[in-house]
Amino acid sequence: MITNKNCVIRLSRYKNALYRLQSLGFVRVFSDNLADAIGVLPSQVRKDFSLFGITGNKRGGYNIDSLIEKLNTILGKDQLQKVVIVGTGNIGSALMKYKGFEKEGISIAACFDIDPAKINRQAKIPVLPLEELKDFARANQIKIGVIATPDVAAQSALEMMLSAGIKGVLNFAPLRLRAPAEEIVINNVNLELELENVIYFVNALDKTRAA
Amino acid sequence: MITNKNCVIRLSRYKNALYRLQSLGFVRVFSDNLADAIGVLPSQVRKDFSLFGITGNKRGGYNIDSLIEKLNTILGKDQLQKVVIVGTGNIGSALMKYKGFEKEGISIAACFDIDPAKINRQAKIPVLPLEELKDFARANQIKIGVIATPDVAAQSALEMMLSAGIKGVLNFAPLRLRAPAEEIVINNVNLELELENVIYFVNALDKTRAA
DNA sequence: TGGATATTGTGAAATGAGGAACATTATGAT
DNA sequence: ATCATAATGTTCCTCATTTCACAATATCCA
Ligand SMILES: NC(=O)c1ccc[n+]([C@@H]2O[C@H](COP(=O)([O-])OP(=O)(O)OC[C@H]3O[C@@H](n4cnc5c(N)ncnc54)[C@H](O)[C@@H]3O)[C@@H](O)[C@H]2O)c1
Ligand SMILES: NC(=O)c1ccc[n+]([C@@H]2O[C@H](COP(=O)([O-])OP(=O)(O)OC[C@H]3O[C@@H](n4cnc5c(N)ncnc54)[C@H](O)[C@@H]3O)[C@@H](O)[C@H]2O)c1
Repeated sequence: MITNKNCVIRLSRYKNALYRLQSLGFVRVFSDNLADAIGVLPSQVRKDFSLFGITGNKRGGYNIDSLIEKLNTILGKDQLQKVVIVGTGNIGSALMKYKGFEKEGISIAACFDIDPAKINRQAKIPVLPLEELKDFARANQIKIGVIATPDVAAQSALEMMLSAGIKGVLNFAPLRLRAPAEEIVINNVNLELELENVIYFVNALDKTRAA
Repeated sequence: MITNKNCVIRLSRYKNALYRLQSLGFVRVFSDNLADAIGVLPSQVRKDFSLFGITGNKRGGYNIDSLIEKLNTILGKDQLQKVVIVGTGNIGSALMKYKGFEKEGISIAACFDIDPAKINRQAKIPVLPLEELKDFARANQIKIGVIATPDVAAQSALEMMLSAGIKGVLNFAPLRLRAPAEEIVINNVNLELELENVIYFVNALDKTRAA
């Protein structure tokens, strides 16, 4: 199994580039084109495909339609992916309102919160009390969850997800969640860290230039 | 100059862990403790510090207060960092409303949008017309910007930022921005990709287990 | 005070990802 | 039909980052 996250992220980028090419009427694509599109070298593209057993035609490149299909299968996008969000605050509702997920085959099935004021069963994406997470996730076979609670609530949210059978989590809370790695995949997005990182490099470049 | 992004991100994580330890009343810390806290090996911690010229005491570990101070200086947090946000939609306003930046020394000075309905000069964090970005950023010496516009508007937002003297950008739009690397630092956050990545690993683990 | 020990700091080794190179082969032209 | 050529697929190499290992040394305790 491939464990290199960057490699998988590149697959997603190839896929996005391929959709653009497809919509422009292209039928075939070469490793050079994809490399340009996502900013890597052609050999990287071929190596990535090779790793996942994707082959093209020597001198003929890759057929865009079948390449998209293969990538989608690898990325698990051949079936609708249902997601739940725990924590319907700033980030949670930003995700909930985002239109872009639908066309990517990602469907937000429901949100959960402990704040009674947030509950709304009638909304297109319902906001339900946290207690209902387990039953809902099991009933709807949800495999993927998003944690968008305050940091102090994140670990307990994770544990509820674990017991609800959720297998993958995107976590926005700025702390390291503890869980058995064999049981659940955790991807962290820490926006403060990302900003801090930009700040560091801006300052560091400044200092370098000054010296 | 250190160009390793992961290394800088670890510095931020050490810093966060140190604040927690400090608030618990600890005075000294060992590389083991920090390693546990952020999930790396102790030798990694020592090497990271060594790279940035941070030294501790053999057998005595590191003094938490002075370590925090050194990390903050390295990370550019010894001075308030003013940030502007372009695009005041779902993500932009989630960031705007987030309380956590303030205590990290990050201040959102203003937001910008092309939608007249979004403009609000009276708010604590004002939302201004996009045309005012350049003057505002120059007048307030803003170095850091966030792009939270739709993808089609992101490149032009970046170019406005460039001409406004902004040196670092956190970009949420799912595309590759073009800019001279020596003039501006760009950090991309692509939430769709992050979710897709979780989905991939969940499926991949499933298949591995099945086989 | 002195010896035992825990912990740092760093040079060396291992790992792993990315890039270069090239042999292979499908395509198209003559 | 044959040849020239363009593009793949894979091997090998390079480089960066991580991990190991240990000598150096500050601290603690007897
Ligand atoms: N908003 C941002 O821009 C931003 C930036 C950086 C980090 N973050 C992190 O993202 C997370 C979410 O941030 P936010 O700004 O959306 O927070 P928020 O306070 O706006 O929303 C949190 C939501 O979680 C709910 N909640 C609290 N405890 C809960 C629990 N135990 N179970 C379920 N729901 C619970 C609250 O009722 C609230 O609706 C936080 O951990 C924050 O540190 C956010
Ligand atoms: N919201 C999410 O959860 C989410 C998830 C994945 C990716 N993204 C990406 O993040 C970006 C922002 O997403 P969003 O959901 O906040 O979008 P949004 O549509 O809610 O907000 C975009 C805002 O940008 C403003 N805008 C449009 N053109 C502009 C311009 N030229 N200059 C300044 N402002 C302009 C709009 O008026 C609007 O207020 C998008 O690129 C989106 O693809 C968002």
